Amino acid sequence: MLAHSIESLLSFRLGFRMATTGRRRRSQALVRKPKQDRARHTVATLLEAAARVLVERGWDGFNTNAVAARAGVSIGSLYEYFPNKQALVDAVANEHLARGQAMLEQSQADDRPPMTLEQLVHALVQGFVKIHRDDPDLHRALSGTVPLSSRVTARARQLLAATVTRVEHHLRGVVRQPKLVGTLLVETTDAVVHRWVIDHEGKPVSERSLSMELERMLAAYLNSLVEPRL
Amino acid sequence: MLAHSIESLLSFRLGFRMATTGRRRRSQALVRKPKQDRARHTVATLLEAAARVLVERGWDGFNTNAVAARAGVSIGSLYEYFPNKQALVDAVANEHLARGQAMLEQSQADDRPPMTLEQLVHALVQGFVKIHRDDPDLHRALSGTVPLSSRVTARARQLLAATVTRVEHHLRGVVRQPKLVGTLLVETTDAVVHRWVIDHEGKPVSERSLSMELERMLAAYLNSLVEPRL
Amino acid sequence: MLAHSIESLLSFRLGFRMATTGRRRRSQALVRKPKQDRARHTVATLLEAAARVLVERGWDGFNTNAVAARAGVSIGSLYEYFPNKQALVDAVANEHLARGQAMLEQSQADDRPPMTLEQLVHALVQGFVKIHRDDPDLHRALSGTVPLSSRVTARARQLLAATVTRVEHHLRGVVRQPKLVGTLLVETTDAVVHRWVIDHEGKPVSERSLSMELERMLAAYLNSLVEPRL
Amino acid sequence: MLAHSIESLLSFRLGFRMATTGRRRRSQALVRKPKQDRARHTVATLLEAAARVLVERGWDGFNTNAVAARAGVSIGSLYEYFPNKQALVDAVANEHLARGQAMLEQSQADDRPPMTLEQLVHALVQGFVKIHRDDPDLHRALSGTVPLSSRVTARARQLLAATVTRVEHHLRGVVRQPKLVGTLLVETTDAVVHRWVIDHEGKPVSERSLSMELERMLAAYLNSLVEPRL
DNA sequence: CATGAATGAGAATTCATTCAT
DNA sequence: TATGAATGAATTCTCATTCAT
Repeated sequence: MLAHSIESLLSFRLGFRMATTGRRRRSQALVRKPKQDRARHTVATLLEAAARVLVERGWDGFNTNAVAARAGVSIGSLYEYFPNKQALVDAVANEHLARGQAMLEQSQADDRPPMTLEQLVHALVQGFVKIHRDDPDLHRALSGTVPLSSRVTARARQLLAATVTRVEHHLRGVVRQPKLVGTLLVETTDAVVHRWVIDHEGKPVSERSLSMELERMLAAYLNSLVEPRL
Repeated sequence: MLAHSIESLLSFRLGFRMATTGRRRRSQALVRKPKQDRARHTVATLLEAAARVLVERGWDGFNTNAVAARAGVSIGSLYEYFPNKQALVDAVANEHLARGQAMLEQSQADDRPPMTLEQLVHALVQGFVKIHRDDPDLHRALSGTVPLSSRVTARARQLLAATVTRVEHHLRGVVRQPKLVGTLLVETTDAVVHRWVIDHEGKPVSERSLSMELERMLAAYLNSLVEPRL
Repeated sequence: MLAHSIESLLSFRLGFRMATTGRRRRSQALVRKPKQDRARHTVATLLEAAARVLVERGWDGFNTNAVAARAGVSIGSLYEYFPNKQALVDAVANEHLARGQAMLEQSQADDRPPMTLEQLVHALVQGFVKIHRDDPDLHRALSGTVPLSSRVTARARQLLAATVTRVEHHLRGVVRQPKLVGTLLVETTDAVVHRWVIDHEGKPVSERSLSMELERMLAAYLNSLVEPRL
Repeated sequence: MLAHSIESLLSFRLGFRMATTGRRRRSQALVRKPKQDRARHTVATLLEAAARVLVERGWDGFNTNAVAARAGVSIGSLYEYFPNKQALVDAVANEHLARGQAMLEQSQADDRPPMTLEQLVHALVQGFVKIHRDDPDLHRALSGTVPLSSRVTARARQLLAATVTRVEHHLRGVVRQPKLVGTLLVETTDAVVHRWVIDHEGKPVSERSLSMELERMLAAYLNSLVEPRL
């Protein structure tokens, strides 16, 4: 209930208050694009440091000075590449999303159009499990109290939507309302997997048996749609 | 994925970084408990103001001065009844949870032991829908970027667990692994309903059709467990 | 009796309730160390301002905003170099102690091992007088109601102890219990000189005659120990 | 050196910044004089509570609300009897001083005019030891960081002065400068005893041997004055 | 006389951001 | 490009004191 709203396809939070930039803002779009190798390296170092600070000290402990210090870079340099704090977290989130997206595209490429429903469900669930297992600490931190900009949440939503489209494609001609069914499938998978991989705390059931049972549930559902009770 | 961890039975976030206590000094034991009517009124006003500030300005804009001002009460009075900012949000969350709990207990009382699986699923889904519709703005705010204390998240988890137990009870003797199945049912329901009621943003499917489809999915799943394919 | 406990060698207070740290948050490690000249200047200015505020407005009027304002520096800069208010006073006290220590070491260097008891006593008393005359207003303020950290009081105690050791060294072979006698000598000197130089208020006797009489007393005591009444 | 200025006859601090009343003041002299027994009891309870709070939580933790709570009296009642916080501490200090004064007067009454110098010194030292042993925790607290009003410090000074006068009386005709000598005797005794009884922390010598040695020192001094070296 | 709710000025501290070097 | 010193608005929280009941 009082859950963080999430869209955990990439379970990025979607439905709430968008991040306000914080104290002062002035958002000069991009501050400077790294052209030299040194600069590119600085940016990478900052992103890595930001991710680690987020994981270790949470959003509360995430401040630009801490990130710069952790990166071994001056605070001035940080602002050379990121116009403000929000841009920094957003960049971290974007990188994480990009990796998720890459995985999705990869597994999409693996799909052979003629799939059984069981295969479809299996691919869906395992795909989400894989995504959630990529740096789960960062995933947890980002899906925690961090306020993300609408750009980022939109992107997360987009990833989910793309997956729905893909599943929908497979279901067309198989079930009556492919969009509705695809949406339910994807949302359920994302949400349940997210809870198990990211928020296992106090969960009485192992992830392994849960994900198998989840596949069973989804398959049973799909089968019930194609083989109406005789 | 990058979702807020949630336990959305009451979808309170559960599995992430707990709120750090923040600034606290050698604080005055327990803070005054209201004895006079005037005091009780002050407390109620503060809680209401806190909830509204949270909804309107989000966690970022939630500061004790704003709450006191909104309540038309001096900042000193706020601290007379809440030892610190955290205690204030926690109290707001607790009230919200208490209402959720009351609803659950109510619907539990309505259960007639001999239920069909469809009836069970219907009760479950509608129960969660009802809970999520109680002050959804506040629900959304609380499940957003607000850091809640472990006391509160534990309570939310407990509500979910109680529901699992109840469902498990109905399933005993009907399915093979009632605990596993009950957990999956409850988690799925909470997560999916939460997303639809709280984070509808950009959802292509109406809540009505989604919740009906959700019931269909859960029922199909349960039926597949009791009537193995012939 | 109802005296501030002091160790007035350097009459730093020693034996009472240590300063409680106060409000501290999850504070930034060690706070920046000045590398540039500008920064070193800022620190010096702050220390000077802190000392003056302490002298003029006492501990009650000593607040970080006042110090920053007095120094003509922003409050942020103050916290750039001192993690909290306590660290600031401690630094002021430390500087004062360091000057006292330097004086002690200086006068120690002047000692010619073969000293008469009168010379020893004279050196002791005049050394303490000298120390107490270095910025007596600051000395008075610091030994007043200011709560000092244990680090500082320990250092003050250490200065006294070092002096005791030195005196003890001169007395070895001369009196029966050099440690006891040295301790009494040093404590008496520190305490009496402190009162006269720092708290002269309402004293009916001039400092000059008092310190001479003090020397006479200590010398008479020592002589009584080496020339037991025949 | 950086000692709390004290006058430890009663070692009340004397030479520093007088207490400022704190935030608001308005000092209506006496607020109300307790006429009924109930009222007298309330006052006594408050004083006792104040002393205990001071001892247990120090000046930092000493606030009027805490005292009232500790006394089981409403904050309003506290202000019925004490116009402000300062008046409360002052009253506590005064009570403590009054007990010290009573002891002094008592021991004064015991004096038999014809006393040897050793007897005089013994009476002096033991008198101060006795006084310092009366509620030493409170004594320590009061002589710590507590800012006392000038009324109180003047009274403490007065007690010392009275003792000086008394000693002076005994010395008249015996030594050349009875006032100077008496002052040195009394100040030394008060200061040294205070340090040993109140601030023993880290003292390498026992109080017993110290006070005996102190007596020896003072006696040697006096003897040197009356029996110039033959 | 007593109660205790309410007040609000004041103080400590943080941290995003700027800008002179 | 990089550095890091400086800034100050903003926020949390305390506690002496008042006053309506």
